Amino acid sequence: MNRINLGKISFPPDDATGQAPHLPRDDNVMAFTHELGGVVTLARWERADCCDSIVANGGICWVLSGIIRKCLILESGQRRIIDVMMPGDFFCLQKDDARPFSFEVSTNETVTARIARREFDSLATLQPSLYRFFHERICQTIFRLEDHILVQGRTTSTQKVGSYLSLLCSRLTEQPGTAVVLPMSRYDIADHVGIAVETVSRAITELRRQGVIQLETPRCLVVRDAGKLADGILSDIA
Amino acid sequence: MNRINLGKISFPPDDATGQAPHLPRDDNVMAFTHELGGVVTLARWERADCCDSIVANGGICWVLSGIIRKCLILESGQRRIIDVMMPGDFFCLQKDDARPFSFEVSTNETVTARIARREFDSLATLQPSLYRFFHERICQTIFRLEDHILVQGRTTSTQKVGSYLSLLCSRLTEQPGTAVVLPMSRYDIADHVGIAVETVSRAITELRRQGVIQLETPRCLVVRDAGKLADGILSDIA
DNA sequence: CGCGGTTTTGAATTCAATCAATGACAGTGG
DNA sequence: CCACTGTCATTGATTGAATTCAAAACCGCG
Repeated sequence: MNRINLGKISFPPDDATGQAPHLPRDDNVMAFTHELGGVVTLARWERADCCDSIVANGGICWVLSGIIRKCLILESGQRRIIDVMMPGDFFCLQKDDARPFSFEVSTNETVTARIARREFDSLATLQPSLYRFFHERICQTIFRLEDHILVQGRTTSTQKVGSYLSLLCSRLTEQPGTAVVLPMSRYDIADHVGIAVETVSRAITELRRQGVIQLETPRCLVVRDAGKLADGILSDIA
Repeated sequence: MNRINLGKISFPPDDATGQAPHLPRDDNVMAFTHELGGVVTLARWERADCCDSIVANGGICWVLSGIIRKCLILESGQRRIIDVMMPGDFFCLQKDDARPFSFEVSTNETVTARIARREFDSLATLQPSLYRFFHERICQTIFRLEDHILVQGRTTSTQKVGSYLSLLCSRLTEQPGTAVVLPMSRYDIADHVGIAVETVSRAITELRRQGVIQLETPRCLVVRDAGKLADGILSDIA
């Protein structure tokens, strides 16, 4: 992880790469990052990188581009994915955290930002709008986790996968009905939702059979019936 | 919901009531509440109250005593419990929230505090330590939700119930090995963990049979083997 | 005492995990 | 260029587990 001054990072163009999914750019977070200035530590990662090092000293982290997942490896050896962070998403770190979390990079051209708690506090004391923005983003993190608790609480596996894909797609694109490139494998979905890989695959097949979704390739899906996909979890996402 | 000035609320003595479980008192949160002064709206509730009204205008809420659960009633009619809040726990509210959450009071003598976002910001701008404390508590909320995602992600129902009880007990008492009065029914546990009531009951019976826990009454349990109960979810809770 | 709600247990069914195998695909090295 | 290898995705058959349906035991309370 190398420290880079702000402005020295060149972000990949939105429409390029094909491989990396199209993610909505969050201008507010960019502004926030610039506001904090040179005290922010940026880091660039590639797919499958393990970016545990950002946790080393605690602090406040957020994603500027790409996708990162927060994982826990259980004693049994199986991996659980706790959260998937996309541009604009914050994740708070505590060096005295009870759990040995690990962080995996899911897409190329991933850029994270980090600031020590002490540094942030001294800046934000002078400029309380930083606190307010941070609060807002932290609440988004809470909503994300609450959503996921609802997903995992569904009864059937098809409902779990459906509502999961529904939330994922609504985060990946602003225009419903567009093709979405899934930034994760079936294994990742399984480890996030808490079911077996084969069950994920069967659920996706079932949803496709029902015409709820449509698959261009295994990784590229189009939501045909957002209501049925969400199935009562969401109330307003079109 | 009636507005009460700070200091006018008399909290139940720690050792009384028998019915209400013994909850660790959080002095920091009390100090925080006093610091904010008269702008805080307190409310006292009884068991089975529906305190949706606190959500009416958004803002920041926290629990001073008792237990409150955050629920969502699905279209199918089934209730999902998203979170269980105890003294010192915060829950952020947004009036433009997409979901029709509801809040249920779980114990008598429950007291909540609420402050409008605008009011809090103007106070905290003058006194940034309020922001810092609030951040710390919000992070606790995130940890709580992450913990629960791990609980729901366990494979077998016995693991789910075991790790859930483990977390619950560690929040309800500071001394491990003590008898704990569960502040919720089997139905509540089922709706929180996402399994059927009968399965919860069977899991508890199984844990008792293994000697991992011991039941004085159906609602009062003693953890005999905390390690086996947590089963790899926790790393440090004794 | 009877009543409503809670907890527990039992039996049958349904569903997901597991085991096993195949196909699709990208990358590698001959 | 093609076989080889590893990963990912899908499907089938079987086993195991949880839900469902049903009922009994228990408890606090009027």
